[in-house]
Amino acid sequence: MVLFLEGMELRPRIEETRWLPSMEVKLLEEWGREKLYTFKPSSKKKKFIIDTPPPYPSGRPWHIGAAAQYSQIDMIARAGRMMGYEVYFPIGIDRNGLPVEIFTEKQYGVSMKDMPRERFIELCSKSLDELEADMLNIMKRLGLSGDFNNYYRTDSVEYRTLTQSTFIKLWRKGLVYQATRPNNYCHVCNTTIADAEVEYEPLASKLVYIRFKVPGKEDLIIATTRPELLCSCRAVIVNPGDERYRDYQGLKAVTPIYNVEVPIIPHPAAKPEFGTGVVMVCSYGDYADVQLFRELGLQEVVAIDESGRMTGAAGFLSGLTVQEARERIIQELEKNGYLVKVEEIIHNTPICERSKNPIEIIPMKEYYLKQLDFIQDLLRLVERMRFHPPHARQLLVSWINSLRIDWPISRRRYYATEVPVWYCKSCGEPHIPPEGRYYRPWKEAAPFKECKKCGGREFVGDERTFDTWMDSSISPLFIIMDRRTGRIRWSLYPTGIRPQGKDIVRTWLYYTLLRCYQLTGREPFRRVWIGGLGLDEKGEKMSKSRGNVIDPVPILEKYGADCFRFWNAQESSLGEDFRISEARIAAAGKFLTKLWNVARYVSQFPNPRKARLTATDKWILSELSVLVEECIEGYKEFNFFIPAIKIRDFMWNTFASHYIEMSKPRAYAIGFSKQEQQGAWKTLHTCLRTCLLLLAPITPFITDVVWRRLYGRRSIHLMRFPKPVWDKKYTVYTEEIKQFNSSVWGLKKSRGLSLKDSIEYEIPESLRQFRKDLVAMHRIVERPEISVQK
RNA sequence: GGGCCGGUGGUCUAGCGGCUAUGACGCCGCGCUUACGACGCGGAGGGCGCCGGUUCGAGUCCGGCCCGGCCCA
Repeated sequence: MVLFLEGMELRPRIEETRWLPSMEVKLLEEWGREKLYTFKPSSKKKKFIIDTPPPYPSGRPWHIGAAAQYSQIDMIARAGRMMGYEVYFPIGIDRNGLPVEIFTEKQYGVSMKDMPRERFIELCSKSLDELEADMLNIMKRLGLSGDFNNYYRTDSVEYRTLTQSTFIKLWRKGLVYQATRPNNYCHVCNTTIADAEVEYEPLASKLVYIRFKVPGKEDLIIATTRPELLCSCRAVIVNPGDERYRDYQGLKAVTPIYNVEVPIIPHPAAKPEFGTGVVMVCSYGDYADVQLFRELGLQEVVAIDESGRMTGAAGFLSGLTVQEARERIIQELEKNGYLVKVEEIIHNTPICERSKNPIEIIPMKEYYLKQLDFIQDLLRLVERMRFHPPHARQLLVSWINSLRIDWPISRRRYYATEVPVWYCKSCGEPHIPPEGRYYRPWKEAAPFKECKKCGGREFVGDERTFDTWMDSSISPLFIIMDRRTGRIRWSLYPTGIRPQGKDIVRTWLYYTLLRCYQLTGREPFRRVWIGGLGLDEKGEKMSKSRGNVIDPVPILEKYGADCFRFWNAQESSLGEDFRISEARIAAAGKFLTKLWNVARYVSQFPNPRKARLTATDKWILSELSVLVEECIEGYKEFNFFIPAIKIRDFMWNTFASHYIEMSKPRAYAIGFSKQEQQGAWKTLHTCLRTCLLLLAPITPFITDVVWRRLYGRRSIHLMRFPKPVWDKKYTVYTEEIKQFNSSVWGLKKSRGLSLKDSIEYEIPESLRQFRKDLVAMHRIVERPEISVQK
C-alpha cells in the first residue's frame, strides 16, 4: 500500500541545484553590516587573543600558501568563538623594511641613496598603500573574520613609538650596546644583516691551491676559495693529528706576494680531507675565520669595504670588486710561480636572503641587543608553552641552541623605524630620549639641552634604522595596547596563541620570545601553532624566482573561498607541508556540491519539534555522536584536517549513501505512518544541523547560507559547537548495515536489475530492527521461511 | 655534516600492534534511483622505500640504510 501526503506539498527551501561562489560575495556584505566578529574586551567570556602574523604586502601574486595559512588562522578564530571564547583576531600589515625599498626603486626608477630621504620615504609609503589595499581585499575575500576596521600598520606612528619605547627600555636595562664586530654585510643591500637573514646556496666556485714558503722546509700548499683575502691572512692552521704536517707545527710560513710571516698552528678546525689539509686564516672568509681570529688573538685586517671593494690593505687589488680581485690575484700568483692549480668545486656559499648576493664578513660598528645571556631562560620558557603540533617545539629549541653572537639590530636603510639616539657633537656621548613618542633623529633636533658628559650643546642624530624584526617582535604587546593612550592592557597578557609558518621560527617566533621576555619576564603567548609550507605540485618550494607561484585571486574567483578553505583543511595534517594544485582544489568543490544537495533534500521536510525515533534514526545519531567527539578533539588541537576529513566521510559515505537512502521511503511516508515519517524528518535535520555547526569554522560561507535558510535568522557564526548527546551504542551496526546495502546493490547490478526493481533477499537476524526500512529501501521480498510475520 | 618531517594502488592521501589495507583524483563499466550528471552505483588497480629485529601477529614498535622536502652549519 502506498500512502500519499494529504494537503502537504513538499518543496525544498533550497532551490538552487548547487552552491555557487557568487553567493559568497553577497554574504560578505551581510557580515560586514552585522559586525559579527567585533571583539568585546568587556565581555565576561574568557579572552582568546590571536597574535596574527601581519603579512608583508610585497605585490601580486600573493603567495597562495600564505593565503592558505591565513584561512587556517581564521579557522582558529572561528573555532575559538564556537568553543565559547571571546576572540580577538587582529589584522595587521607589515610595512617596514627592505622589500618595499627595492620595489619602490624599481617602480619609480630611482635610487634610495641619490635622493632626499624624506622624498624616498614618501614614495615607499605610496607604494605600500597600493599594495596593501590589494592585499586586504584578498584577505577579506578569503572570509577572514578579523578586525579589518581597526587594522594596524607596523610603520604607523603608534607602532614605531612602541618599537622605540621598548628599545629605550632595554637600553636602560643595559641590554643594548654598540660594538665594532665582524658581521654579515650585504653590499647590494648596503647593510649589516643578522644571521637569521643569511641563506646558503651551493654555487660554483674555484678552489685555488697556493704555495706558501716555509724557511728551511718544503713549501706548504694551501687550498682556498678566497685567494683575494691573502693580504689579511694572519695564520695557517693544520689538524693536530695530521702526520703530513707534524714537523711544520710552530714554524712560520710566508704569505706570497704580501710577504708576511704567519704562524703555523695546529687546530682541529683544519679538516685533513679538505684540499691539502692546510688552511689559511683570513679576516674574514667565513665564520670559522672570525672564531679563529678571536681565539688565537690575531690582529684583523679589513680587506673589503662596505661597497664590496678591496681596501688599501689589499695593495695592488685596492678598489677592485671581490670578483675582480679574485681573478686578478690568481693571475698574479701564477706569474710569480705561487699558483699550483685551480679546481672547480661546488661550494655552499652564504648569501643574502633578500638580494641573493654572497655576503661578506666585515667589521662594522653596530648596535647589539644581548641575547646570549638569555639562552637558558628562553629554553625554560619554551618548555612551558604549548606547541601545535608538539614536535614544532624542536625547531625553536635547535635555533636557540645554535646562537653564537648577540643580535645586531641597527641597519643602514631608510624605510624602517629609526634608532632613537643622538650623539654629542663634541664628545660623541650617545643620548637617548624619554619613552612615549616617535623620534626621527635624522631630521629632528635633539630633545636635550646639553651633553650630560661634557656639557656640549650640539647633537647629531643617528641615521640608522632598526632591523624590522625589532618591530615585528613586539606584536603581542602592540595588539593588546590601547592605541589612543598607548597603555598596554596587561590583563590580556600573555596572549592566547601565535600562529605562524615554520619558515620564520628562527626570526619572528624567536625574536618575539626574546624581546617580550626581556620586557615582561614572561612568555608572550601560551600556545604556538606552526603551519606547514605550501609547496608546488612537485613538492618544491614556491618562489617568484622559480616561477612556480600560483596566484590565489583567480582561484578564489573561480572556485570560491569555501572551496579553497575546505581543500586547504582536508589537504594535510597540522604542521605538514602541503602541495598545491588547482585540480585538487577544484575536486574539493565536489564536497560542497554534495553538502549543498544534501541540504537541499533535507530542506523540503519540516523540522518537527519532537518525534519518536526508529532504530535506523538512533543508529545514524550514534554515528553523529562519534563524529562530534572526533571533530571537537581536532578543533581543540586547532588541527582542521581532522574535522574536515571526518565530516566529509560521514556526510558522503554514511549519511548520504546509507541513512538518506534507508530513510527515504519513510521520509515520503510511502508505506510508513506519519509518526515514522516524523522520526526521519527530525533525524535528517538533526544530522544536517550538527554537520553545519561542525563545519562552520572551515567553510563559513556555505554553512551560514544554509543555516539562515533553515535554522535561524541569525548567523551560524554566533553559535556554539554541538555536543555528542546521542547514545553511541548503535555504532556496532554500522559496518553490517553498509555491507548489507552494498551486497543488495551489487546483487541487483549483477542480475541486471534496476535499483527500483524488487528482489528476493534475506535480511540477517542481527539487522532485524532495521528490517522495515531495509525492505522499503531495496524493495526486498523476503523468503517465507525468513519473514516470520507477513 | 646536524635537526625536523615524510616515503602506502598511475597521482595524492588515511590508518600508527590484530578481521580480505582508507578515501580522493584519474581509469573502466552500468544507470533519467522524486537531493545531486560539477551525479549515483559497481569495478580494475597496491601489500604499505630497503634490510634486519621484537611479537602468536607489524604500513603500524625497535635498529640500520636509501630516497625526498624544509631548516640549520
